[in-house]
Amino acid sequence: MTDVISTSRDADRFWSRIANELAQAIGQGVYAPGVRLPSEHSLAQQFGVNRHTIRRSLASLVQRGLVNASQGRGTFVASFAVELVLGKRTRHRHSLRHAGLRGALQVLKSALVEAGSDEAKALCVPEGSALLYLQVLGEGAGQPLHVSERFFPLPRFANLAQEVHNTGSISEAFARHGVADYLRQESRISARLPEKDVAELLAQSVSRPALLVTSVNVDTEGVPIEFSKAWFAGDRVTLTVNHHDS
Amino acid sequence: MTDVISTSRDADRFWSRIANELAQAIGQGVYAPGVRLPSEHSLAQQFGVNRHTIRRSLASLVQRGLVNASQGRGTFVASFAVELVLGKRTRHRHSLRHAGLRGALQVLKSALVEAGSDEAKALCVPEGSALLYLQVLGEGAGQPLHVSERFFPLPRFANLAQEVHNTGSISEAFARHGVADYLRQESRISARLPEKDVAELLAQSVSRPALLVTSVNVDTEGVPIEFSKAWFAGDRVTLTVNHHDS
DNA sequence: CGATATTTGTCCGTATGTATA
DNA sequence: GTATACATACGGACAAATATC
Repeated sequence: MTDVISTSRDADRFWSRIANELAQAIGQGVYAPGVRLPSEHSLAQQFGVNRHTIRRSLASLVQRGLVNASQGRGTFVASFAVELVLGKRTRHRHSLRHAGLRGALQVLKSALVEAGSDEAKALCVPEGSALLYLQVLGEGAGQPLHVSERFFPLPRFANLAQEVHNTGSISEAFARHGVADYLRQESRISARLPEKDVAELLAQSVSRPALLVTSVNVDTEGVPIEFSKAWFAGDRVTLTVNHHDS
Repeated sequence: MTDVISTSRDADRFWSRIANELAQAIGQGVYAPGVRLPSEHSLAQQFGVNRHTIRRSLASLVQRGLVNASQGRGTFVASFAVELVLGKRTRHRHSLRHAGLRGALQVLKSALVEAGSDEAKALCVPEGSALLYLQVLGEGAGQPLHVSERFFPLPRFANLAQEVHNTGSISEAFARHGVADYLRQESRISARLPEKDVAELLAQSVSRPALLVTSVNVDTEGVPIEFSKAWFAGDRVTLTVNHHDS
């Protein structure tokens, strides 16, 4: 007898079936964003399978970005999406305001470094030149949106770190250094999976894509004033490139 | 005695160590692109661990896009990276030529469709208007680089599909429809994990990031002539946005 | 074509380590 | 310190897809 094997053909594998069932439950809000899922042990009992089978299902959900697992704490449901504008005059604040959000920049690290080949080329300075290095976290809607490494030529922007810290804004800090206006020269965009450290700062899984944007800002004279490598949380951010510009 | 636990602190976990070792071997060409890795059983013996530990390592490599596993056949090493320019005047051919590559467009599907809300808004036509729909695959270096869905307003570009097919170029097809020049208005870029069908067309894993670029092209009069959603293979493509433009 | 071996995929069971509450 | 929960690793068994003879 060609018996009914499964009501729908989504039976597939146990772990896959369970993953889909959990994903659906999450989608329907049975498990809301931020909520802890039942423990692996408990899920294993619920579904009547081995704990490893549940682990396989959860691994799939982590990979799909639906949940984040944290050793010793539990497995939690994830979230969101924000649109940022990338143009000649990109300002973090303005982008966010445009998206109806408030946000600020936070200086995570500040240091004096020597220019490597990439930085030197971008900023048009000799290799080994002294640069100001900032690691900056950008937030919006209470969530990290991007984390960036920024390099500034040094005699000129010696006190920038403090200003960024005080004002929570790069453009404002520039303004206080006499740079009232500046332009973005070029942006290189790629989709990458973030390293663990970046992923943690972005509060996203290492298996979720991020946008890596490297860019150079120049002052109105065309002199490079900043080279940056910024990681954007792919799940929460869409970049919009304005070609005719504003 | 505080004995030496490991020569370097990269010991981490076995599976991670093994994964990195294999990744390095792949990077050094010990295992060249396309080559089959030793079987899990064999690797387990080589590294003196359980097969499941090797499987965990290989899962990591698959996830990182370094290898592809195929049931019954084996696990094979993967490949590449190309840079494409995104500007006011984006032309697939020119981008590739810039990257030192030759490539052509291939029309996968062609159909008449009604404008959905997105397409209608982008092309400034009423919803339900007749549009030409093309699914196009872009290749370079013998590999798929992007796959796109493109919508064209219809009375105007009735014969475009044939022209694209003949010339292997959108811009050339436009030219033959009397559009000698056109501009890109805006591009929205996000990092996404591709669906299975897109991933297959791009010949990449569903767990590897892709760049989704939606954009509108307008003719010199500012009339929208094309709305497109293009998926770029994240592992092989970097987009460069030229803000001052050429 | 069929039979068999190989190779990856799934699942169960157990034990131990490690981070957190 | 204790309990909980996730992480790693080992072991075995069988299924499914493929390759080979």
